[in-house]
Amino acid sequence: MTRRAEQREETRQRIVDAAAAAFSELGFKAASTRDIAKRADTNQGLITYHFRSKEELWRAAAAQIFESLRTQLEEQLEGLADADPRERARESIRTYVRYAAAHPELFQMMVEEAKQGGARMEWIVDTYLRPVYESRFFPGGAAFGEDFDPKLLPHFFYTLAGAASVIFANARECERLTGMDPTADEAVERHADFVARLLVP
Amino acid sequence: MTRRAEQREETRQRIVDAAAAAFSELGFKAASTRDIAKRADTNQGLITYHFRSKEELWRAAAAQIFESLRTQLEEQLEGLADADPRERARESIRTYVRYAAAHPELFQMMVEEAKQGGARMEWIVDTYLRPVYESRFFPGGAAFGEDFDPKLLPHFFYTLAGAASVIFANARECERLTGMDPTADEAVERHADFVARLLVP
DNA sequence: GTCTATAATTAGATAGAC
DNA sequence: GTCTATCTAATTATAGAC
Repeated sequence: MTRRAEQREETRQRIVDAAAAAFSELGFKAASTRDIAKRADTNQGLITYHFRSKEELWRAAAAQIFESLRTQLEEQLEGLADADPRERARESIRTYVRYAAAHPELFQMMVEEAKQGGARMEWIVDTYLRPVYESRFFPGGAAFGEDFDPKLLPHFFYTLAGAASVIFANARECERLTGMDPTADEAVERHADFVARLLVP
Repeated sequence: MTRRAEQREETRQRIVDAAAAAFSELGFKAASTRDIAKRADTNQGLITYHFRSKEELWRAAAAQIFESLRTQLEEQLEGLADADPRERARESIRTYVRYAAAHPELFQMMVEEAKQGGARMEWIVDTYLRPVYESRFFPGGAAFGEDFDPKLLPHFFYTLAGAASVIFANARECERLTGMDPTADEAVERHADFVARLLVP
């Protein structure tokens, strides 16, 4: 790769990182390309050069966020050769909680787009969420055994998502409300264990 | 109350309702006073007349949303003369889930403000959230008995909030992802029972 | 009280210099 | 590739007619 091409990718990546932070924190409309450029330490013109529109920049940012989840889930599968399916489900949940703690942007962006509905939400669901929901990454029924009512699958999915994520997505609120910083290492582990034992008793 | 004063309150209320919907759906910045006026079937000038600024309108909207939670919780307490504390905790959770289904705005607004931090989030926490967190409305330790580790209280609180709310806050996403509409009556009851049994086994 | 008109800012997208 | 300048549209807040 030439020096110029390197520089290109480096700058592009800085912009995507800034955009992911801004979009998940403020939402699509409230986040401005000027602010994103500032966070990325460049100017607004460069954004339109690398991405043609705010919409396309958003897709690049969302893609980066959701790809990091996919990577995480794939790594997790390799490490899980455990015998007991219930203990495997618990460990799977713990890993997901740790991920939610390290990347609250995913949940924040999902809530942001889900409450508004529309094309961006549908794109995320069809492109990234459904593959996760329908794959063995999601420890759905496995945690409950064979007599698990399939009607409960959506409830289990969203209960897990909410239980794992909200305390980290709302970390500053949690700290002010309870005096406890949920992003501290011990707190993350405590939450991971709490949720895992709750969902797979 | 004079006719004019009635009209005043009626209009004011229409604006607050529209604002609550817009702010929880779009967030403070992305929601525009023009759009809110349109939803309330009036004009932007009237908003500045009844409320001095967008900020003050937001506070009125947030107050309405959180007051409805307080009302709900107080009504709930009266109906709960149950003997078994664990069954009382379960019923308390079921009621909260039904509330979250009927009023997803509360959770949506809380996530919106929590992720940004700042004065609005702190105002909500200090004014509305802390009283709930520290009162007997929140079935914290009661559900677990006397040997419940107080360190787990924040984890229980946010696990409950997330488990109860996310499926409804993200209802449109849920419907597209799973094919199931979580706002249907049977789905709400199923979720209420699922979460109640999970958190208080 | 209600509404229209407008001033001052800020937004996304574009054009062109370097 | 990067950056500055600018166009058009939309924003909040204000002033004033009725």
